Amino acid sequence: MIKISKKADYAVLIMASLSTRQAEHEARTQSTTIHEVEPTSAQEIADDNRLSRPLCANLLKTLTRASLLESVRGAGGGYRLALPSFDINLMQIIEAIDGPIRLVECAGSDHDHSTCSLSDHCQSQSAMRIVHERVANLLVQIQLPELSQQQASTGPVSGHLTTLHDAK
Amino acid sequence: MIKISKKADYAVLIMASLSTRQAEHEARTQSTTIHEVEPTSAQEIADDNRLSRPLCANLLKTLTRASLLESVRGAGGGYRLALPSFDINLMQIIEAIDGPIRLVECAGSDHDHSTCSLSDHCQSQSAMRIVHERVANLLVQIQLPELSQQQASTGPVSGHLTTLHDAK
DNA sequence: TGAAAGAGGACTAAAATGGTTCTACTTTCT
DNA sequence: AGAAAGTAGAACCATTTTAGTCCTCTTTCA
Repeated sequence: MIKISKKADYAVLIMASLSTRQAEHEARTQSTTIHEVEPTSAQEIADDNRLSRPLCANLLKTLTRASLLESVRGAGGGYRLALPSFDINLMQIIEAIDGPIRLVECAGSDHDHSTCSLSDHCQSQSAMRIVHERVANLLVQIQLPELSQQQASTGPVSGHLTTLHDAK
Repeated sequence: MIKISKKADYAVLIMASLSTRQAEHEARTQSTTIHEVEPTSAQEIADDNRLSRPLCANLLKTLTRASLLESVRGAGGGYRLALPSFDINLMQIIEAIDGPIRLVECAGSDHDHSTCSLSDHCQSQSAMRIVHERVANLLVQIQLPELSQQQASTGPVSGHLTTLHDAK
């Protein structure tokens, strides 16, 4: 099965909702300095996305450790984006939650060949690596604004990549 | 984690090795009629790909049920490709083994909205569906010859594929 | 008829996933 | 200073998936 984990999916929701808040802040204050955005508490974010507080808090912590969010501790604290939303892409979010993506065992660039029983025999390895790179490339190209509500004002998501929609 | 299952990975190996055999047959006999290719037994295929026989047999059965392979029963029997290798793509192989790919819960076209607790609230849904389609599109474009040894003689992997054989 | 080979399931151990809980530790407000 | 609000971090557990095996039956060829 090729799929994105639920946690990563939730994380995308969270990031998207924070992106929206940031955009609102910008519209209100005419300022693009992200560090001035008032932080949103874990509870609020959980409510926004219909997630349980503990689960949401866990994801927020992970995203913070990955430097995608920054946190403000103490009363009145919370989270905000650590980067402009255009500098955050789907790949980063997924990797923050689930670790580096590896479409197949052998595709990792830091792969130790001795652990692969097929080693030199594995013909598909190079081909699969290309597949891996193409998927990775695709994920990097999808930035946060595309994933949030803002997409409505930013234009259609499906850009020039997908020329043919015959997939399935 | 976004990844392809080991079984699907093995299946690709198997399909690739059978594709190679078919290509060899064509070179030998100057015939492109795939149904004339002598079948390869599960044991042989397992050896070719360094897989255990039972596991390999299981995958072969699944691939046959998905109409990607055809089988010849009885003594001297085995498997061969059911289609020209250009008509088989990565998507088909993965779906044969793991079932329809669903990057996220909500992305399925046959999705019942009532089961989704987020329902109308889920903002990322449409965006995620686009992601899903892009990945699917990418997988469909990768055909069997690209995944087998033949790529060496057929040219670079990232070549002309978009123009020929619009899968399905 | 018997050996070779596929068909079809049932079954199991191990790992990943999804999620909770508990105990710190920090900051702010009063 | 002390309570409240909030993040940090890790341990923990149930369920599902994955990966792989095994057994029995049917078909075909010699």
